[in-house]
Amino acid sequence: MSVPLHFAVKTRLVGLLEELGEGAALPPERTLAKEFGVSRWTMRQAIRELIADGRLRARQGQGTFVATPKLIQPLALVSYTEALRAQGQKPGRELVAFEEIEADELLSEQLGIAVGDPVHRLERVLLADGQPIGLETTYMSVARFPTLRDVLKPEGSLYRCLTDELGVRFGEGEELVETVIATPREADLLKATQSLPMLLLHRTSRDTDGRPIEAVRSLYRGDRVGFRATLRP
Amino acid sequence: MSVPLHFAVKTRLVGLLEELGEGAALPPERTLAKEFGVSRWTMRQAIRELIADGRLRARQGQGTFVATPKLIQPLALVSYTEALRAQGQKPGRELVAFEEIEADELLSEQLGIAVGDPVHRLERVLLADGQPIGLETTYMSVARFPTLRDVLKPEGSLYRCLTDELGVRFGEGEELVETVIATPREADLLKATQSLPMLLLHRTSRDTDGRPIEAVRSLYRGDRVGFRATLRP
DNA sequence: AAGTGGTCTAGACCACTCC
DNA sequence: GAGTGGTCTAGACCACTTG
Repeated sequence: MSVPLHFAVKTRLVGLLEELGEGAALPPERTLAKEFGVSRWTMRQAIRELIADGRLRARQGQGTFVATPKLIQPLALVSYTEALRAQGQKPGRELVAFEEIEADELLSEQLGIAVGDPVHRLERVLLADGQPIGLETTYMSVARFPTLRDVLKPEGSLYRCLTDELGVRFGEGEELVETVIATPREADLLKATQSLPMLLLHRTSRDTDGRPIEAVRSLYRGDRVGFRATLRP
Repeated sequence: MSVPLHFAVKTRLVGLLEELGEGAALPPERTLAKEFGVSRWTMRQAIRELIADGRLRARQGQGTFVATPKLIQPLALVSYTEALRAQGQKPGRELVAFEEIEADELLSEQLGIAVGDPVHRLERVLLADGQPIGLETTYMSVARFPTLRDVLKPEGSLYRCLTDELGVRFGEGEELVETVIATPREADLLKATQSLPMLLLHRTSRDTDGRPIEAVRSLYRGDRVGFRATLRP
């Protein structure tokens, strides 16, 4: 065999997906495996890849369904709320944690403070039309933003809060993008299948005076989200 | 069991990796599985995730090794050659195909030409220190760049050729980023493990007059490469 | 020839959802 | 309870690299 069997199965499945519409249910894995004459493992490998590609969605106890196309988010210093509305999606957030921690070496460098200084740690699940698409963890200096806990509504826009209430003016920022496999905790919070590739973004942003504002770690579901950047020469 | 067994194994393996240095060989899968008291499948699942995370590299017939950190490439309209040199890596390219095709609907729209018009299709493997890290497919209008085949050296920089020899001045561009699973053909060209997550970039760029220059599909090894973007408000 | 990772099978049990 | 996807086992054979 020249190509792996599970890839041939994947190719045949793509044809099946396109016949069925978006949202349609696939036959059960065991049935498909029998029909295709392969083991359940091989069938699952093919399905697993189609899930990672964003073509299928699996729900335990329910079945496997043809997925809707990925959302495209802007890679820019803009509000998540506005970006989602621009795509006709209803934005939402779920608070996971809002606590105070001590800066480690990396955070102290990113935020321009000393090791051990107090840091806000805000962890929220990002929702699009009620579906989790990302897990965002924001770190900000408590010394610089002492009133953050009082003025930020946990489900509200952090960017709007910073610009409107705290008078912050965003300057330049830097974003790193890579793929990783989510931990079980992260996959659970995102209601995503385990061991599937995610997009990990690391952002640091500064105000117009060059002072650090925030360090953000955002984990987005690789099967549901892509990003768009505008390039300048 | 609260977390999957393969995740507990993964966590223990991370500790082992850190004891061994970069480039060190791991014990064989079968040995590790026996030592950890798990099946080979479970061990492979853990190893597979560490490979996707860029922590391990597997070479068939040789063994599994602790990987070097990911390369960070700029997400900008800059030469691949210069970007790699800036990181102390030796850039290289391997020609896979350089042919003329007819524009389909998508290409005609991206390149501002009619469906069926001739299009250059240039497919090259991008190398860093001799290792494949990406597969780049560039589409350009033959009518606009009729001499491209004559002036471009297959292993040379396309950007340098365009700017220096053909007088092209790059204006704005747009880049889309997402994760996908490579096809077996793509994985082979990248000498990568099958079924591992990749970073897929789609770029369209225009000159300073707003005329389309190129449409590019770049598939980068998700285990070896990350990207950095500069954000402006 | 031996040893490595890569693919595949058959089958078991668990976790979850719906009836 | 029945049916679904999720995890895990034991074992087989293939493909590749090295001695």
